[in-house]
Amino acid sequence: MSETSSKSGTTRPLNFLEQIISQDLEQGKVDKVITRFPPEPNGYLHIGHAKSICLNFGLAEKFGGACNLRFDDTNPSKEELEYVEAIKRDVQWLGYSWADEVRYASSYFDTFYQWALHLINEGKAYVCHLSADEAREYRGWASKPGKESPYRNRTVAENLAEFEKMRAGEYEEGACSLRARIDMASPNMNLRDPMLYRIRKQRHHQTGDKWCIYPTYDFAHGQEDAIEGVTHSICTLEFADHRPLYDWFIANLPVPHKPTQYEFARLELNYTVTSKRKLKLLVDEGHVDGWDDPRMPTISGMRRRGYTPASLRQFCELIGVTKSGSTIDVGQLEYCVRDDLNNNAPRAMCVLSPLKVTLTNLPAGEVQTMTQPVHPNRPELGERQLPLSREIFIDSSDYSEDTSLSRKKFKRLVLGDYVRLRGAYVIRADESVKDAAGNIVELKASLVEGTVGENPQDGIKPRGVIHWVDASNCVDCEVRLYDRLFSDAAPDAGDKDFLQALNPESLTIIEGCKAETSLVNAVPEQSYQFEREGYFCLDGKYSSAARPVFNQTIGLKDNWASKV
RNA sequence: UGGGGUGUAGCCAAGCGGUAAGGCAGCGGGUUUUGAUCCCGUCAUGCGAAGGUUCGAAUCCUUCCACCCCAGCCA
Repeated sequence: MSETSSKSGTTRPLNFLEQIISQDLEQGKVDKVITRFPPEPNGYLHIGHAKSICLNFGLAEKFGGACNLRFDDTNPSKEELEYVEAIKRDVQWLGYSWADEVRYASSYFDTFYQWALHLINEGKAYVCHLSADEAREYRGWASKPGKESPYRNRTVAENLAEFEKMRAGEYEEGACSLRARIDMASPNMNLRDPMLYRIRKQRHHQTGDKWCIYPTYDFAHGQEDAIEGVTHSICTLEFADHRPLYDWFIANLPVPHKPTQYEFARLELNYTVTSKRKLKLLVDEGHVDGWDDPRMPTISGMRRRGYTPASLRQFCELIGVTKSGSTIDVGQLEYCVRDDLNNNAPRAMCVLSPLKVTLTNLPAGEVQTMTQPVHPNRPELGERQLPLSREIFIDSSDYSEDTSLSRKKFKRLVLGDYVRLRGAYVIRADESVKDAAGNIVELKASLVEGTVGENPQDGIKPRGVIHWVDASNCVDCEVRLYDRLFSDAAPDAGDKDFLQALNPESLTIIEGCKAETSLVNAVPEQSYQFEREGYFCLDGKYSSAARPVFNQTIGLKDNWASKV
């Protein structure tokens, strides 16, 4: 296998992990690929995690293996049950199923404890009473070797006794820790007697008060992989320095299986931050409306915004998997949603800034019914009915008093000229009605007979096509437009304060919008294309039957605005 | 500075000694009852730089440069 095919029928070359795996399979190094997605439940998942999810679950899927969902819950002071529930929901929503039950690092705590005893008995771990500050000093500097802890050469019996006191809660947090006895002079800082266990007198969301000592990431992760039979343990680049330590534990512990760690470059997106810490700050300080604010790059935020699982998966497929640190242009993500939504979203019309138009040659009380396909390129999706009567709404930006505007520059309505109402008649603007302040409050127009589904006779050429809704048969709604959350392409580069880069105009709420009646059936996560406006879906949080609220997922691509 | 990692177009990314895939963005044009979609065309004498090996180098060797990561009792 040297390339792989996707749903669209195109093929792409295998990425470096796929190459490794297919080689391992061919050479019989592994029989079945086991991967895992190992989030810490200390926040909501974001687009960066989506890349990891697609990678790990995708690899298992592609090679006929399995992928575990495993919570790396080794630090009770940052983790919460709310997060584990949200994470499960997000993974499922993306369309992946984990093998068997959800796993928890915490369910292996007994084994880790036994393994800690094993290392102590082998003379490879010791209880160290250096304070955090002292430990830092002893650790040395990059180019300066560390010093050995004065507790490093305690006897096995003494270490066993001290570790038991740690476990029994006889020491306060920070009083001591269990450390591996490796090499204080190693050029790799991770090998300078790394910590294995620390004291945390806190309740754990899974194990309750059973433990007051908790293993560190390093002393847990590889062993979790070993217990679960993970063959390819895939993590991000910053863990590459930990690999020698990962391997050291696997080599020095009686593990049932030997996993291998591989690293890939995490996803970075311009104009956004992907750091759970920073996203949590946005939530905690109220800069956004929760983890699922539609402007957030969280999976739940994007879901509420109208992104689809397919679009996120396509995005992850498109960006590739490598070891070179890269920042992807958000435009790439936007392309993926547009592509999916363009192909699949039913069309509808919604007028965001209503201007009343009276069709003077249509008798009051007469209601005609226009028929439009649900999707212009997919007749199998059926049709929808659009009532049309004497009074309709068009968008105020689709009419201009400036009659000197050329047909090429302004393909909309001007006095005396023609435009087509999408899916209905060609009309001509005859007269505008203004209030005392000079604002246009109404337009009088006339429709051209015989132009439904037909081009006008007598050489009339409409300037363009505009959307509309019937004034007496429509739904009042609110529309929320979004712009990027940050106006700086690299909001958190260097030592920048990312909060300073927050875009004050990232949310625009438009009330008094008029939508076609088919939209009363809208439900959250069902996307529509509001023709000529963009893609929208019902907001699950603020909508009510009396007042639907639609979130703009993304606008239509607009090649025109930049050229005029 | 010690260690680890990475440099191919504006952004991603193939390439694995035989003469620079593909996608996004951009640009030009065509179709169109959505200024959308769709379609066609265009877009690196160049692969971080300089030397070297070779008939032939993005691929091999040497030196140099730039950027990222590590010095939490976070993961």
